[in-house]
Amino acid sequence: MKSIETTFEKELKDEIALLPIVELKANSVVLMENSYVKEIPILLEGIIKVRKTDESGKEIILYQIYPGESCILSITACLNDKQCNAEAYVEKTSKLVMIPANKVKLWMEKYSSWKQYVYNHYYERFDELLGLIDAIAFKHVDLRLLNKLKEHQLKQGNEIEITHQILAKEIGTAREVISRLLKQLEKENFIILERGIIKIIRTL
Amino acid sequence: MKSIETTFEKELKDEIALLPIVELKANSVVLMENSYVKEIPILLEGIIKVRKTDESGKEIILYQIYPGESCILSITACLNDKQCNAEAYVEKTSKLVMIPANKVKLWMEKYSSWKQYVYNHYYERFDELLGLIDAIAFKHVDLRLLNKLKEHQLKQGNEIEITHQILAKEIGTAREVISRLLKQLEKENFIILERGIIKIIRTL
DNA sequence: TTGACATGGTGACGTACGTCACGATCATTA
DNA sequence: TAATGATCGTGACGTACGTCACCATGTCAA
Repeated sequence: MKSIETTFEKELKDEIALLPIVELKANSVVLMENSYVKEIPILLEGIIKVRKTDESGKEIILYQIYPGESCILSITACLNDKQCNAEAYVEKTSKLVMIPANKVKLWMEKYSSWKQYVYNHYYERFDELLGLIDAIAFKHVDLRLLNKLKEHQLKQGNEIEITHQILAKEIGTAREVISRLLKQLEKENFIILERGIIKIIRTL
Repeated sequence: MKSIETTFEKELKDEIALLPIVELKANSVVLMENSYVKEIPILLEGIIKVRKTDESGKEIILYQIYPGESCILSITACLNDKQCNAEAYVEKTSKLVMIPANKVKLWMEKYSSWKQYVYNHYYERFDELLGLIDAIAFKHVDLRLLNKLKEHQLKQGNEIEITHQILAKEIGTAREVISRLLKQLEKENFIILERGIIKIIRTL
């Protein structure tokens, strides 16, 4: 998706410029499950992850929000005056603009660029969720790990900074499983493992 | 969700009344994966299922569309001029109104009841998809089968007309697995199995 | 320096469930 | 009436992967 600068028309950017910028520390919860939504975040810096947690504490990452993007689940809850059905938290310290819920509705009428922004989010997130369903329904964990590694490679390059634990949660499995599979990939000379770092040395 | 009668304002109902009604036979594909969307269906009678199919032919039902409802994936594709990323087909012979894609966009501005209808679909379908992810990520097949049976019970009563094969596809597993689990439930006196029918005789 | 955590490596074990391979019935059509 | 296809039952088998139980490091704060 595009940056706020190029996406929105001038008057909308002016309105947004008037809104407060919030800085959140790592692991802060942006949006709680089953709560009503009063503000919609647009992410300026950092990463937000949206997760679903099981009663037993197992969790899976539904999708990630990058700078310039917003949280479609919040927007949906807001447009319908309903609760939200997943949890969003910031992975690294992040900066966000918080938009009051009532503006979100207003802007849908007032600014066609906002409307298009929301429509686009619906498309992209649906696509991601369908991809996730496809993955967990049909793909084995080893393949999903490979895809996840490639995904991180696209964003971080060949030296990926991540722990096995976080990878496991992104994929929705146990840490030991990931550790074992990664070790396997290391033996096959695809990657080199270091504490908190995965170096990719051959095309996955 | 509600019926078209009560949901829409008069002028919109009048517009819809002018559109052709199509009757589709069982297993017709309403909407193909990766195709551009020219018409949005509103279902009048019957059932539409939206599915994702694996290369190997395995499939899972994403959600079902009942009378009065529409297909949010079509709408999303349409609002973004993009292809659709799943396949919809009719389960039983069904009647639908087909709305030209350009009207869908127009109506978002013109009729607030239509806008609300679409917003509501987004909320409901997201909720269902998140529920599905939760289920396939965390729940075992036996539990998912129980839930699916309850779901059918709500719609059809205690005598559910369905084959093991279809149940398997709805859940995304193999027929044998479902047959075995159902047999187990029969042994435990929860259900009675007949060809094409599952009778529920005790609270699941 | 010394705990206290966070990270990760690895063996052992159980099991849910996917797959193959049959056969037995029922239903529909030629 | 024979034949063909849909539906269902069931045994056998393999295996991916979740879980438990440790231990070995590295890191950071007190």
